[in-house]
Amino acid sequence: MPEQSSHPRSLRAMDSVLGATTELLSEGGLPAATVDAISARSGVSKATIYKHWPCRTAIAAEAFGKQMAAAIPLPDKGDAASDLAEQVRRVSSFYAGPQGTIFAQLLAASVADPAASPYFREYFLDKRREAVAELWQRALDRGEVKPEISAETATDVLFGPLIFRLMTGHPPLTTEEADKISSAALGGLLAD
Amino acid sequence: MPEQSSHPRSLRAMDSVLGATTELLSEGGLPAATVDAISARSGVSKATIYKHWPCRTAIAAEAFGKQMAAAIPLPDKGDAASDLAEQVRRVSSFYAGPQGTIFAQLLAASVADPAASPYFREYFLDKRREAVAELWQRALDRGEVKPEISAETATDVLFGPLIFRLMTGHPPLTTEEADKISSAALGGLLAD
Amino acid sequence: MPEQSSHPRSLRAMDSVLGATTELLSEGGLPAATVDAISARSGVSKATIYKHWPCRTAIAAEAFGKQMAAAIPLPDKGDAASDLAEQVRRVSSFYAGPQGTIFAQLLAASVADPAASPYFREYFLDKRREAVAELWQRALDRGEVKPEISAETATDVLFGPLIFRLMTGHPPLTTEEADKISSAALGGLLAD
Amino acid sequence: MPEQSSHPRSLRAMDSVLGATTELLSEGGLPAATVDAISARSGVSKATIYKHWPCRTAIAAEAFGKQMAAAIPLPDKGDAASDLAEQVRRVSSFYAGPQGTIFAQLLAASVADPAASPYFREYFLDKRREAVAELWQRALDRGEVKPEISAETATDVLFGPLIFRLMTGHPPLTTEEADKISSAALGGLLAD
DNA sequence: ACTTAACCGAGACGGTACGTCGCGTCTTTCT
DNA sequence: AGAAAGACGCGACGTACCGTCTCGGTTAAGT
Repeated sequence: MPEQSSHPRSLRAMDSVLGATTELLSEGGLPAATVDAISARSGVSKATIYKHWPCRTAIAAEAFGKQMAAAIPLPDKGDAASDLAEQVRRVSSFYAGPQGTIFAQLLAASVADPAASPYFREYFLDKRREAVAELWQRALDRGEVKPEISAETATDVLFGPLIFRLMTGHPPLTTEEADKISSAALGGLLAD
Repeated sequence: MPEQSSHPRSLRAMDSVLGATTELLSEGGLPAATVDAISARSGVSKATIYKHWPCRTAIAAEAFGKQMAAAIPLPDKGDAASDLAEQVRRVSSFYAGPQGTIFAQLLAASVADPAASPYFREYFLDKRREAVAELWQRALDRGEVKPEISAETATDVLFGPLIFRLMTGHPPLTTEEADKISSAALGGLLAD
Repeated sequence: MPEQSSHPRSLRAMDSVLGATTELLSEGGLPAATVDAISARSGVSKATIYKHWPCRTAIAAEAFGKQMAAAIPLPDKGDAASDLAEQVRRVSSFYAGPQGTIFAQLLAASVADPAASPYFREYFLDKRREAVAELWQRALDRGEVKPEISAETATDVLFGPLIFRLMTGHPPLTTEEADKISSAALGGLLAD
Repeated sequence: MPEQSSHPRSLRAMDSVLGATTELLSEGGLPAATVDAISARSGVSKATIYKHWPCRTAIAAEAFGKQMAAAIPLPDKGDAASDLAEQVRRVSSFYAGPQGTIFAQLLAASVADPAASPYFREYFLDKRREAVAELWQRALDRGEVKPEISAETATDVLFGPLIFRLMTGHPPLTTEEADKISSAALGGLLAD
């Protein structure tokens, strides 16, 4: 019994890849997560890696996305409007922190490399849009937000400004700035 | 004196570089604008190119930025609030059009390649922030917008959502979507 | 009892491997006879294949060697000297034909891959050396060839020139050339 | 003046490649002369290497061929027949020595990789055929060899047997064996 | 007939080398 | 002098095939 072999071999290999990628990302950001480096550190061969992901960005998206999902649980307790605010606050503090840079690099890379887009969407965007859609519906039902605005639009308005600041990096996105931006954005969504 | 040499030789060479880059960008987006291709098409050697720009993204930013500046003149006629709205409308229709993709690629590249950030800022961000700041101040003076929001924040809130949609590409940023997003964002900025 | 199982399963599998290899060799030469291709076409798994042969060259040597043995029966009728000449003629026409290329590839591969040498020897060289040795001895007994030359040496002198031409490919080994070479080589062996 | 720059840069790089290849060949034969290893040892990048040679076999052929040419000067002194014999003797002792293995590997590789054939011919075959052709003509003029045999055929008959023994490796090609083979082959060429 | 152990097909895996691409630097040659 | 031309080092890419392995299902024997 050389290793705990509850998983079939391939699953262990893929876990190893994601673990190595997470390490490399935290050490040197996306540029450090080359396929060669991931292969060397994980002990998984490049050929095997390419059987499971189309490009390195996809690997990084999956590895980092799982981290982020764990770091930002969806708020589920309070009333709709404050859940929304709380969610924005959590995400913005994530962006403003050290992980924000990696997120920006990933988003950038998924633009440059369209093969990675589905991965980026799967691990960063879709769940968040769904979650916001649910909160938005609840808020709508209670008349707390403007009914002419769709959940899609609301998501863009809430997170877009933060991401814009993050990507351009100037002025830097601090926690305080993130708060100001979030409140302003929220202001356009709440019912009068 | 075979050519009008009001500019020294190098200036004409740099124009040639920017022209070639513009062509390449329109033909194949940022991936087509490799330094080798730019050099070959412009007839300017790579060494000379690298004397003026730190990396290829910087060239593309300058070439494309000048185009964009020409394509989106700053509105200066109406009252402040509608100038603001008009500006957002112009930018969003630029983003939603075929040039939007190239803009997204450029923004992405300037994240991946920090040496290009100053160029991207210079040709895309700073002027826009300045213009918005001026419009914002005028609107403030007339009490048309919320005074607790800074011009910086306003800029983020107005353009961030569009850029977010553009970068993630899902759902696609159409002209109609851009309008909905813009109105929602503007809604949070106007005075009650 | 769906198939005649006089052979155990593995023997039928090995026949299937050799058949598939023969097909692949004739379709694309040695480069086409990859282990994966052989496995796929024969329906025999790679693991099973590697239980019976040390490397792919060995498989190809066996498959092609059996073909060649069938294509070139040993002459056994005439007098010794003309049997020798006839044997050389048969071999050289085989070399000069389409199969010659594959033979050359196999010889080349068995140099590059020493594990295959015994197979190549078994299926191509040993029997031929034995046959020539017998013919040589008969010729010797009748005083038709130079007695100071061993059968080994005679074999080298008779077949070496053809193989040399075949391997280097320049000038190409045509049937006419093969005849000239064979006669010249034979000339050095016959008794004065 | 950092290095002796009598050559342009590329020539120095190519010399460096050939030198590194020669070392690697002598250390581990052709299998050791991978392009990566050549690149690492020579300090010349793979991209540059591939601008000058189509494949690794071509590099090895050139590197080893120059060595061999230096190791086997063409005899030019005695009468034609003994020059021929002397040439065969020199080549056969080269084949029988440690370098013979590498020669065999190279010939094998140039069969497997047709892109290398021209290089192999240029560095090993053409010059030798030319030299033998000259010796053969001289011998012909003096009536020392059979006039119905062409120089091409003579070359095949003289060197083919040695190469055949070398490639098959069984029985091994020793110096004594080489002598026996050479004499037998020569016997068929000399005039009665 | 029913188990049970050997065996096999299928194919994923680690490994090695491949040949290619684009960047940014550097040298050579020409104007 | 300064620029065009383009070769070069570098580092990463994605691919191919090798020979080994793990897994699950079938076969052919032993009970």
